Amino acid sequence: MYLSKSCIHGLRAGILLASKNSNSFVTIKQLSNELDISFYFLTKVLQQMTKAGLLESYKGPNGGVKLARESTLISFMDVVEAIDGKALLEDCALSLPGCGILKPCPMHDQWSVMKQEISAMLNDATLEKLAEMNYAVKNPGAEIDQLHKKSFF
Amino acid sequence: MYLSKSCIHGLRAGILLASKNSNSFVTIKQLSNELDISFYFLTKVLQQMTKAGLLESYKGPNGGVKLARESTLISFMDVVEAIDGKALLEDCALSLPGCGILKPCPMHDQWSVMKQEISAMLNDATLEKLAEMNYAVKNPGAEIDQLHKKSFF
DNA sequence: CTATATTAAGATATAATACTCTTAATTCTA
DNA sequence: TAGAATTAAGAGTATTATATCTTAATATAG
Repeated sequence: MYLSKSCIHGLRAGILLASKNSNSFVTIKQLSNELDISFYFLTKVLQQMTKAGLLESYKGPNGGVKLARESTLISFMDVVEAIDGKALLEDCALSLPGCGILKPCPMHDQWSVMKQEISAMLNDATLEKLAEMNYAVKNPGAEIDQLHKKSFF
Repeated sequence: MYLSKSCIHGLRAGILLASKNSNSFVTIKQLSNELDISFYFLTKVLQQMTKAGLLESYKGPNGGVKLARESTLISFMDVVEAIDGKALLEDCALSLPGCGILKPCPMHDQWSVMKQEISAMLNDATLEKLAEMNYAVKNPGAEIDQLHKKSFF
């Protein structure tokens, strides 16, 4: 499985918003500070999520972004689809276009099963649950593993 | 799951070599023609596989490349590791560095299980088996789906 | 109505990946 | 030994992904 950085950023922001559990707007500046992500880049990512209907945004003072619906109704999968597209779990196995039922690639069947399991997992993981798990969205890596510090989760 | 194009090219070449089931060298030119992959690019990819010990190469007339060991002893996973590195199945879940047993990310446990299943699948898929499945390594996509023609499998 | 806070959109810059070309090294054959 | 066949290695270009900056649009507050 491989998600783009944009996607990871979007997920982290989504989880953080869910954990705030507030109905008012949170500025992107605030989010980018807490997550230690470039404000500019995060802005772009959140714009995608807004266009996809996952977030609601508001300009001007007291503006910002917030979840467009309850955190129980937004899944990990929703975010992935909004940012990285549906190809990841629609395309065959190892993202081998041209593969299909007609002429399945060698791993088609096995992969189909796994794909379903993964989809189920990602659909089941709502932002609420993820926020509940209380994972330090804010930079656990720093404390644990100095080597792997590509930022994130 | 997401593999680089280099990796897909390498896999296709490996499967094709396995299907030829010959002990003599096959020129990269030949492989690139059959697979419809740029000769130059394929050369680079196969060089990586040679360095990783998956292929054996030989220069000069009657030279080329061949599998360095029996096709039963080279797995899909071997090729992926040689080209895309081990990160794919070593890193956590959704490639979130910083995640570990100490401070697992929200999907850590679930993903660990899936990761093992996927690893098992990829380890079990030897080039021999893949070649046996007789999948047209040579461009099935063209016949089936004109839209998806990014080359491949 | 003006100044300020904020997201949206577009333009630019940098980095990673994909792809191409050229030259060097090796080996065979005649 | 000369010439041809072939991979290896390095350099160059193209495309895509990541990241930054600037300007525009929208909203609030005073």
